[in-house]
Amino acid sequence: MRYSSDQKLQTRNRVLKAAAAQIRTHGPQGVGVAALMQEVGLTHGGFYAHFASKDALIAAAVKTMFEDADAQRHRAIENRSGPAALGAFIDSYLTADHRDRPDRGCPVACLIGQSARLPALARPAFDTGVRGMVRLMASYLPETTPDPMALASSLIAELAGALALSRAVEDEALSLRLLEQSRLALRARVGLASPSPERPYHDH
Amino acid sequence: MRYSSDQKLQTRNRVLKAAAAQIRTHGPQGVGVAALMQEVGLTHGGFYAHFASKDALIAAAVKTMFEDADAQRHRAIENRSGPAALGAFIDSYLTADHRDRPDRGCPVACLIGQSARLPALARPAFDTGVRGMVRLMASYLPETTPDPMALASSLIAELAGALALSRAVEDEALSLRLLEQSRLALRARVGLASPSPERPYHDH
DNA sequence: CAATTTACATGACGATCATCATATGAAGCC
DNA sequence: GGCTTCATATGATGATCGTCATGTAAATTG
Repeated sequence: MRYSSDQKLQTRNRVLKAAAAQIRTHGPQGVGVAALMQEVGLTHGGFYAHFASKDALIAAAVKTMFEDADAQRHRAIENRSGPAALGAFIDSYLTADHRDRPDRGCPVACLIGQSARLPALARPAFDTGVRGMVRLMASYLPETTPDPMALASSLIAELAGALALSRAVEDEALSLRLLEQSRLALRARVGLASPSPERPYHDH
Repeated sequence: MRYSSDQKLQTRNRVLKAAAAQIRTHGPQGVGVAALMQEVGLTHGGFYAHFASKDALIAAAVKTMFEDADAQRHRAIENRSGPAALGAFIDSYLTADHRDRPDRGCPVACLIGQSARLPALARPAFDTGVRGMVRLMASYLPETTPDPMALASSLIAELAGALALSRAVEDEALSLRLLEQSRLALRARVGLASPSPERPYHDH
């Protein structure tokens, strides 16, 4: 059949969106072309009209993940500035809600530990995304910070590490403790003494 | 043929050792029974004489990983005590050497981000391992620390997060920066102001 | 209205995988 | 010295996977 002019692009975007979700929950190896297409309501045959290979899909999906994450970060920060913005971001990041919804969560926390599994095509997109996140956090650090990029990358290691670790452990109490204690530690590290109540990472 | 009395146990241990290495480099999904047995010099057939299933193997392998890691941690700490012990551990952990040899490295850093991929059988072993690592680090914190377990779990999130992240990025300069800046930040967080030179994680 | 285009479907390929049934063959036991 | 035992080998099973060749049908174009 013939379709509306931008039908193909829309389908491609739906596949991309579904892939970005599935990769974050099941890992790059965990997504199958057939299952992915079925989720979009299609069959596996048309896939290669949109992507050259599964690896190319993953590379494109990683890129869209980081674009979405960037938008989410700005929504969490709202119109705050300085350390207050950082605090809002930290509080929204280290929550049980974010932990339980990796499919729309931070790609850094999801793809950490997929080092060897990420296809070579997707690596540059990941690097770019990490760099962008470091820059964003550095820009909100107190102006007195001697080396903002240095502190920012250390903060991101703990942020993503704590979230990924809270997902990996089975015991709910241990998981919550990991989240909460890194949240408090991170707030203190950026100069925010008193904790504020948790806010969900996603607001939709 | 008939074999020496403990032949089967020795073979089982060799399979376990090889599995522990392969799981850390390629993830639980990345190891195949046939390839694993071939590495030990056997064929795939005998596998089920040693393990009930691949999942059972992974569970057992995770357990041995943490046992090895515990021994390595004590070797890195040597006979130091207090924050000096922590500093030695941090310095040995966040090195390019440790980054490049996940097969004999910290299981927490390797299995972070495998949350959904780890078979249910292996989850308890992982939790136990994480708890053990938290306890160990807490025991070396300065006595003035108000909540040693809280700080320890925050430190481990950054330790494992920084190492995993340094493995996931492609750019060597970015990777080294992530390691070094978390190393300095962690040393400062446990009260060690001046950095000491890196020491390799493995000493064999 | 007929021809062409094209997004997607059907179906098949070879490869890889976990698992298991069965064979092998040598060492210990009688 | 033949019989039994048992650690490992051979080979097959069905399932799943990425990839691609080919078919189909409808909307645009003339």
